Amino acid sequence: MPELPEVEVVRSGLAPAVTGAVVAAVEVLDRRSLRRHDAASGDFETLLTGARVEAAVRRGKFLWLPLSGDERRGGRAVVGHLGMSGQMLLRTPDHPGDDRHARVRLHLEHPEHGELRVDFVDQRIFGSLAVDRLVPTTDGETGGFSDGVTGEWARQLPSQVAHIARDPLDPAFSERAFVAALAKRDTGVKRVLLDQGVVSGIGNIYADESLWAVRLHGEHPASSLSPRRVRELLAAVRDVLGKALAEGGTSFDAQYVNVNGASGYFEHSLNAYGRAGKPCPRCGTPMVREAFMNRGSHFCPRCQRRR
DNA sequence: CGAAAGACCTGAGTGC
DNA sequence: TGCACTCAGGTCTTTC
Repeated sequence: MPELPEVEVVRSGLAPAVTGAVVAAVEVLDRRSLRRHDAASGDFETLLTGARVEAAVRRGKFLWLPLSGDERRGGRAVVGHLGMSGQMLLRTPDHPGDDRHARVRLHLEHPEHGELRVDFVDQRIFGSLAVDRLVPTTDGETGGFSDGVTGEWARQLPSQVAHIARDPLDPAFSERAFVAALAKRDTGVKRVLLDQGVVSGIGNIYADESLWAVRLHGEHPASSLSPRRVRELLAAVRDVLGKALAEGGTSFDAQYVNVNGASGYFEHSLNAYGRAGKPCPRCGTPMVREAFMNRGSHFCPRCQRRR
């Protein structure tokens, strides 16, 4: 459920608190949350303890904190993915540690803000944290979004994020490459929107919202769309993501929250997702939910014809 | 190589 | 009350 807007809310909340802080201690409460950490590169806690956080960067739904310190830590980052239910909660050191789903706790020491804690809380453990090495971007542009912070890590990204495409809000995102990618895909357009190797940051909610906005059925063959239609779709994606970000993201329950534990408001602005049986905001026809890739697709059977 | 299916997880909700 | 089942879903791995 955390898609680009929700992850960006977390990144922007984390950035001012953690940038410049030193990791004083690391507590791993559930090692399953380190699934994506390559133990061959070193122990997670050892690599992280003593390192200094240089920034908070995001590409699509991936979030990372470039590290500095001695030789072992420079050129690395702690990279996080929220999965379905992950949260990064900023807390004071004396906050009770009784969170049932707290998996990892980072104890930080900030030169100005003093001691603070980042709790990685994740009910379903689809999310993860890892210390990974940074690699240069292939196009020489910045690795991801980070409030315009510059430095040696600006044109780098974690090795495990290297195969993830840029997101539609990234200035270096290539519209031309996106049009070309859709043209050669032999599958439905929704599947391509969800393919993080083609365009990142979009999940089930914003895919359904974007397709509704341009009256496209998700099973419409991607390769049959004209370049003009693809650009319309991309504009809709950007519009939906931007509006959701402005409203602090979408949340249906307490699963998705910002670094202070608060929920966003975009749920009230949804036109398609989760609205099965309710009237289409455009034409009044009852919306439909269909099974799709072990989840649901929500659309208007009148506005969004299958081909 | 690309497309699709399966695995990974927990907890809320539903039907019997 | 309790048990079996379904649903939620992002990404990595496996299969074809």
